[in-house]
Amino acid sequence: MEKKIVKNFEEKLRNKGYRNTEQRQAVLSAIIDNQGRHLSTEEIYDIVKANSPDIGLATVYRTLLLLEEMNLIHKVDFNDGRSRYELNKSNEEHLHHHLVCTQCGSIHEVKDDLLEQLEKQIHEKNGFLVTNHSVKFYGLCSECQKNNSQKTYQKT
Amino acid sequence: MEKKIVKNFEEKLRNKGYRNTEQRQAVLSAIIDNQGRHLSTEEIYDIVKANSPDIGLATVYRTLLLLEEMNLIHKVDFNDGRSRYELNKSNEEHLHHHLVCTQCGSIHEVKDDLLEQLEKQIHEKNGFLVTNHSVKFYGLCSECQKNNSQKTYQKT
DNA sequence: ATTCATGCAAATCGTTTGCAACCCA
DNA sequence: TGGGTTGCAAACGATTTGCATGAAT
Repeated sequence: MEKKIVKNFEEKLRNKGYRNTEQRQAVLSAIIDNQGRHLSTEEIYDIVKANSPDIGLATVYRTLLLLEEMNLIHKVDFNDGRSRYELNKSNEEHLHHHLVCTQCGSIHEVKDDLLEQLEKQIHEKNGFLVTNHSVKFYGLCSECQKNNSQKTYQKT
Repeated sequence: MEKKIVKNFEEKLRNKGYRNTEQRQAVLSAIIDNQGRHLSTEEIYDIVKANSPDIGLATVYRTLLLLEEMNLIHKVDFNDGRSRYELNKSNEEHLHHHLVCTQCGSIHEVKDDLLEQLEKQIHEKNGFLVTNHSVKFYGLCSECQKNNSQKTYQKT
């Protein structure tokens, strides 16, 4: 499936008259190889630099913009002051939300499709045509809940 | 109802040994007086400066952090590169989502409570305790949809 | 009087941009 | 060859911070 993404990328580059460079391939590969990790730009930069030490941070920024424009990735924001990116899945399975632990910062994903009907409602009632959504739940992961109850014991 | 918020604020300040200053009152008032406008820090600064020209931008930033810590406001992010803030409503009615138009940037609000059951499911299945959520729908507002179909005609 | 809060300016951090060198098509 | 692409460094914009002054308790 990763090869499909790469092919798609190369094709879209050609269509727009853009060039298929090593750096662009490397950035896309880094994201594909780390699915589910929600890498920040700097993290992607570090990964790519391991194999291509000469790449510049600006190139990574520019490539991410390009990949976003081509709908291959999208930005996710976890309020930590930096942009993170996620590979776009094929339409059928793109419905997942993020659980952000406000204590340890861990991110978990949940699959769900309750949102579809909600989006229909929104179109009917508000005339607003939904093309994308961002859903995040903040709270405590099970790990932190455990730790917290332990701490209560230790305090005595 | 605004007075309730202000009382609440003053009480929380005292509880924590913080001080009730003119600047803090002014920032909170600006937010209360502009509910639904999703003001950015700079916009709040400009509003407050109209009556208190000597206030510093840093004070506004610090006060917003304080108000957030006290759970009186929360941050909303519309991907425009700046933080915006919204007053926290009482628990019963805090469920509304944002419709962000990707063309004109307008923000509409939708009331909804479909999320409650979803949050229960999440707790049961994932052991994650949801305390807050952020839900945004991106797409085209009715206005822009209209304009777009007009443009199609004009192109001929 | 003490200690917290303020305003200002400088510092910081993520991101963008100008430009000369570079390299894919 | 020529125009998109790169790396570097400088520029940028939002936010934070250090510090001396000022004000609330």
